[in-house]
Amino acid sequence: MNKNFGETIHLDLRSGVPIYLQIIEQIKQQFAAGKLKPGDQLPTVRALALELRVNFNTIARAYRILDEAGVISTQQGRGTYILEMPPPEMIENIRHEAVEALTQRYLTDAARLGVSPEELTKLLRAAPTRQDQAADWQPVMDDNSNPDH
Amino acid sequence: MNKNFGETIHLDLRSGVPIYLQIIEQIKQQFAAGKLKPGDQLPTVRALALELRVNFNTIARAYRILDEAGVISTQQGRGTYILEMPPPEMIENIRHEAVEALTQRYLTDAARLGVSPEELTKLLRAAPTRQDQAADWQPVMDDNSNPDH
DNA sequence: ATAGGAATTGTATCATTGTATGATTGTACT
DNA sequence: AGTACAATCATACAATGATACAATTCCTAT
Repeated sequence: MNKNFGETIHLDLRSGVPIYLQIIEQIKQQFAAGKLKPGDQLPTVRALALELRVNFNTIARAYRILDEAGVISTQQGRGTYILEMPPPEMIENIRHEAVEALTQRYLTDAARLGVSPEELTKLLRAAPTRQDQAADWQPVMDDNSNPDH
Repeated sequence: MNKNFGETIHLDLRSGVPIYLQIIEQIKQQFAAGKLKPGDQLPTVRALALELRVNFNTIARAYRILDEAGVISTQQGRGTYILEMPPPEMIENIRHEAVEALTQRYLTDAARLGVSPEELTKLLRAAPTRQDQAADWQPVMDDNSNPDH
């Protein structure tokens, strides 16, 4: 099950952004980016809480909201899984949100470091483009493991 | 957590100096004197307010200002902690590396989402600038090091 | 194979923490 | 007195934490 999933979540306790929102955003991003696929099991609320050094209720809150948003399926006593058949129009939606959240966080993080948006655009152009590795993917709905029915 | 921290704060209500300023000064002094070390948890706003017999909003005000000054880190629902502050001569170094890492991660994440660097520059210009909140100095510390557990 | 209890999972509820906003108080200056 | 402003207080709220609970799975003794 995504052994060290926790390491892929990066919290900024000083950003002022609630922890549960940061978790929601990043899970959505990973889903939109294809790192999390339908059927994948997420860590238990307690396991992830332990890794992130946060109360497990905070994880549970993030999971509950993602569940209501139709991204994941939480099942008492069983675990939480990425939904098998997310509404197709939601995927593009989530993708947009993910990009926006990513940009927003990039901006605020950079601002905290004292870098202006203008400098950032320069940096972006200067930076070696790494599109090659991840460019094209399509949300694949394969049906292997099947948590819910 | 600094059991009787309140006893180390001495208020002079007749001095004409605002209470919140007296608290700020004394916390800064204790930090400079090494009595308060990075990672130390300060009393809650209510606990300290009780000890000092003042309104807890006054404590909150002092904490907020110390937070903006980069001395402490206040986290809703968690508590307030003395910040880890990087040595001044390292700041520039760290800052540079941090910005680069930030940019690199932004690019790869975005690429994973199927967004081209050209689009990103547009997004950056379009995005609502939130620089206001991120003030003047550069904390640059990672989160796991300080407050909790 | 199966009944039953332990272990593991998410849930519900309330306590504790800092935050936001506006009212009240006090002080200085006309 | 009246006005203006800063400091403090009161109240409601949002985020996180602690604890007890319910649903499911897993394992073991029979």
